Amino acid sequence: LLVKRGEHPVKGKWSLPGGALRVNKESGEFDATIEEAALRELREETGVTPPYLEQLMTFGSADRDPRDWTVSIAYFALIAAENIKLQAGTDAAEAAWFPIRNSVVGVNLAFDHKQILAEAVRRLRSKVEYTSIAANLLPKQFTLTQLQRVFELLLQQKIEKKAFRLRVQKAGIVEPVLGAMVVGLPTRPAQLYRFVKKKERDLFFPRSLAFAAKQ
Amino acid sequence: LLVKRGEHPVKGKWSLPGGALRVNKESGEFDATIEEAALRELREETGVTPPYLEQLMTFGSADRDPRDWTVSIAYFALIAAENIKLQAGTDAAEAAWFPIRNSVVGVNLAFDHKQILAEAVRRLRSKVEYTSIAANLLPKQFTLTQLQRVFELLLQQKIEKKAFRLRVQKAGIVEPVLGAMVVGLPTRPAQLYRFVKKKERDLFFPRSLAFAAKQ
DNA sequence: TGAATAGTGTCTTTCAGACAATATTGA
DNA sequence: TCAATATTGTCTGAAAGACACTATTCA
Repeated sequence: LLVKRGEHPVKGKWSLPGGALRVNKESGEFDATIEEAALRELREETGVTPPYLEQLMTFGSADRDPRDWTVSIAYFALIAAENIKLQAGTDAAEAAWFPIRNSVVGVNLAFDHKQILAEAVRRLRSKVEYTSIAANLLPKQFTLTQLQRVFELLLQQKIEKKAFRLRVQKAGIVEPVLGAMVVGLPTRPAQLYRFVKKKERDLFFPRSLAFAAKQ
Repeated sequence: LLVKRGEHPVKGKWSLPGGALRVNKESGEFDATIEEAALRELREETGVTPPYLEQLMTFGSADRDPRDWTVSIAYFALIAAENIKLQAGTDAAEAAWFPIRNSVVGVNLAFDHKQILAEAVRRLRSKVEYTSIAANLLPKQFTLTQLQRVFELLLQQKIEKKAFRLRVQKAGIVEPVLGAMVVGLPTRPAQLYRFVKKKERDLFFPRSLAFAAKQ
């Protein structure tokens, strides 16, 4: 989700949504934390309020902005495809969604935002495997095939169906929604599942060294 | 590795080493990047130059410092026990090493540094398992038993010897140093190993979903 | 019935867990 | 020889890989 910059430098270029911290109590919008500031900027510029937000990394150097030494605290957010509608009436006229292919977006980005995006993609790819982060990219209820498609998209490889299903179910991160099936298609109806809320750490990793110890 | 604060607020309390970015070209010490600044502060306050430095997380809010809205970009460094001597002649008179037990150090820390430390320990524990980060806590050459001790310390659990050795060797992250053995002890001599430099990502995880695909 | 997708059975291979056996050294 | 630690052997069980099979729906 990119916004078109209305100001120099790099006016007219697409960039990641963002802006300055509001640390002044007198101003109308005051940020209590950096995370609040990230949510506020995203909302102001795109109208989007994401269900998932995670601090990514901080970028700071003398030369990433031609004007001055700058520090950017990057966050990354996830949202299900069904909820990506940009709201009118905000700055959203200048915001648009772009597909990512090979960690890269099809337009040139301002400043070092290409690297920031690449880092976000890397983080997402790595976390999908050992957390239930994929939950934020799917509707509340989904089929195991849909879940597998998300994994395959993010991991960029085919996964064997039986192994995937066994593992996801054994990990206990999903549960079937009783009686909820996908119908109306000329195929066998698919069972709908939902994610089970759990502590992040006991997901997946059935046989990695750290979790091999006796319970 | 903590330093004793010489200034108010919280004067006399121990805190993580750190300081302000130097973004002014005119001043003597100029930081080109935040990482350089982190190394400079560590060197100035403790005399230590670590072989490993990784950005941890950025902490920023209105209330973490009583004086003002502050942002701290936290890094964590690792260094082998054999190299932990603090150099005299620096500010190191006010620096000292403290043991960590259960993610916590035995003294009260300034500001929110206790949380920062806890986050660093969490990061280290999580990375030890799927990267060769432990290399930075051992001498250049080490025995597999020494390596296992590091893993057990960090993961806080016993690991079965045979499984550990098989896995470490199969992952290809270590190689024996030909002819190098630990001698002089009244035990069978132990083979010395060194770490193999590799891309981070193809370590460990022999059978996790992401890496299960055909090569 | 056929096409399409959902879901299962089952055999093989790999690796962790457990535990024991063997190997090598200095005192 | 004994104590101590290094290293390997081997059996078992669990999970992944591969692949084929069955199940259910609509047209």
